[in-house]
Amino acid sequence: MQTKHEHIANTLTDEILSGRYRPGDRLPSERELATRFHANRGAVREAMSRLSQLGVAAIHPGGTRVAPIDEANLDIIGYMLTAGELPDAKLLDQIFQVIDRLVGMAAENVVSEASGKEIENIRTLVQRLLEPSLDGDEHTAARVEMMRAFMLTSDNLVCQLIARSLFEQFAPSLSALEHYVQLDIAAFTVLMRQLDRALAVRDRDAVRAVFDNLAGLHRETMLRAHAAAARDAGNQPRAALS
Amino acid sequence: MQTKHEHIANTLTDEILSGRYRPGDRLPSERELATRFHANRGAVREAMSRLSQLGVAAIHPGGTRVAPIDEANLDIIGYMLTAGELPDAKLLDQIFQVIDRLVGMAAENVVSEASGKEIENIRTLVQRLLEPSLDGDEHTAARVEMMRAFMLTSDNLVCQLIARSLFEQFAPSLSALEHYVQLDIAAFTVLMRQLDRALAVRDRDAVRAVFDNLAGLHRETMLRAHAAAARDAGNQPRAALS
DNA sequence: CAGACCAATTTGGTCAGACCAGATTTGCCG
DNA sequence: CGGCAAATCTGGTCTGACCAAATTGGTCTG
Repeated sequence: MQTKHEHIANTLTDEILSGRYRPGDRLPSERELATRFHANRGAVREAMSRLSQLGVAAIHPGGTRVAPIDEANLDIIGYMLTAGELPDAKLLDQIFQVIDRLVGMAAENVVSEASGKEIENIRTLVQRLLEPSLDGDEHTAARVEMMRAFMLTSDNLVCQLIARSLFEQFAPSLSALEHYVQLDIAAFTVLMRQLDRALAVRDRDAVRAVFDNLAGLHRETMLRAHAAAARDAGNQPRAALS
Repeated sequence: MQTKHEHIANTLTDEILSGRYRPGDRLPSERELATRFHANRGAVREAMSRLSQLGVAAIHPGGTRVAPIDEANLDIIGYMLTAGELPDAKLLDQIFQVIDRLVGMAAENVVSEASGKEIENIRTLVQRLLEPSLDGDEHTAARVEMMRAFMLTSDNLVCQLIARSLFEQFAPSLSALEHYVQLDIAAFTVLMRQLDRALAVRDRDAVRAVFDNLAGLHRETMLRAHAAAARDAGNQPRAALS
């Protein structure tokens, strides 16, 4: 059970994201919301404070208004992902694009700056992905762990913050999607072999090439997911992002 | 003048970031904080709510604790940047690294997917950067506008959210830094010329090369800034990010 | 009739004091 | 010393109130 102000904040966020309140609209006053949610105004205020920090609402004395989506905080991604029963393949594709870039950057930094021991640790994780005994969920978890290791080793705080936030928000959707469309494990394995070799000799260009290809692999997977969702009668793909 | 709960939240955030409260420590109770800030507990609770969403504090019934920095929200970057009188060059370098990657990604997407009209609009911005009549601040503003245009045209919401957040937080520090160390305008101009040409013929690889070089240029600038700050007796570079 | 101006109302920001459920601490007892 | 129950503390919620700023509506003026 979530606390009352969390519930209010989540409900309002979902309503804003679903278009019930549109950007520029005035939100009901705190007193009205308190009545509607059978809550105290203090609880409503805490919820509004959350909306404000999420960036979906702008609070001014005299009235609160809904903010445009593209001025929101990174954290709305989680809400957008969980809005439908099946995550939006287009959004997931965009997340992968960003993550792949950032992990690629982290990996390049690791190759040129990390200690031998750190490289060894990461290679252990990469080699684990080559084991054929891993089942689907284990493989997904190992992939995430490998990417996370690059981020943490890279010594770029900004990169870490973004990646952690995105991972946290899309991890649930990811495993949900994995039962729907699978990554091409064969192609992935080839890339991991290349990655392991590139790490061993600290070949920065090779690392970059691997992550470029990985990004391509993810895009292709997401494209298939999008097509599969579109084909599925009951699960229509969610509306486009704009 | 900021509101009371904003002031409390900012003060506590600064104290946590400055190490007065360390990760894992218990924060004073809401009642104690209310006394300390001569505020009502409601105001303190709104401030605590902000800390929680910022990710610098974890609120549990029974007590609130300080969270590790790397579990925070992207928004702490702004606080870290304004903590000293001169922004931390190392952090600024990391921000540039991330932004350059993301803008590069956006630019590649633009080249392969945007309409002719959109490309034209961006080229106008790029060409503006070639005018020698721009003074320092105008040039900085034009650079930011150019990068922003790529992000907005790229149709990747995640990328937009991150970039907007980072731009917003580091823009003030950027202009402060510009009076301290200048970007190599000559080298930058060469890159913009290449970018303009690459956009004209939609050469994705060339665009990528330009942003790779731009990243290198930024790194070099930040390295100089770091060195300059270190040389400066009175303005010691802030502590490393651990 | 259009536009400037003022008053009533509404809205967010803050405050005081209170109660509850769960976590923490305390202290007693075996 | 270890274990268990009571006292205390903490966060979550509520009622009801006041202030300043913003919004709103109507009036007055040109």
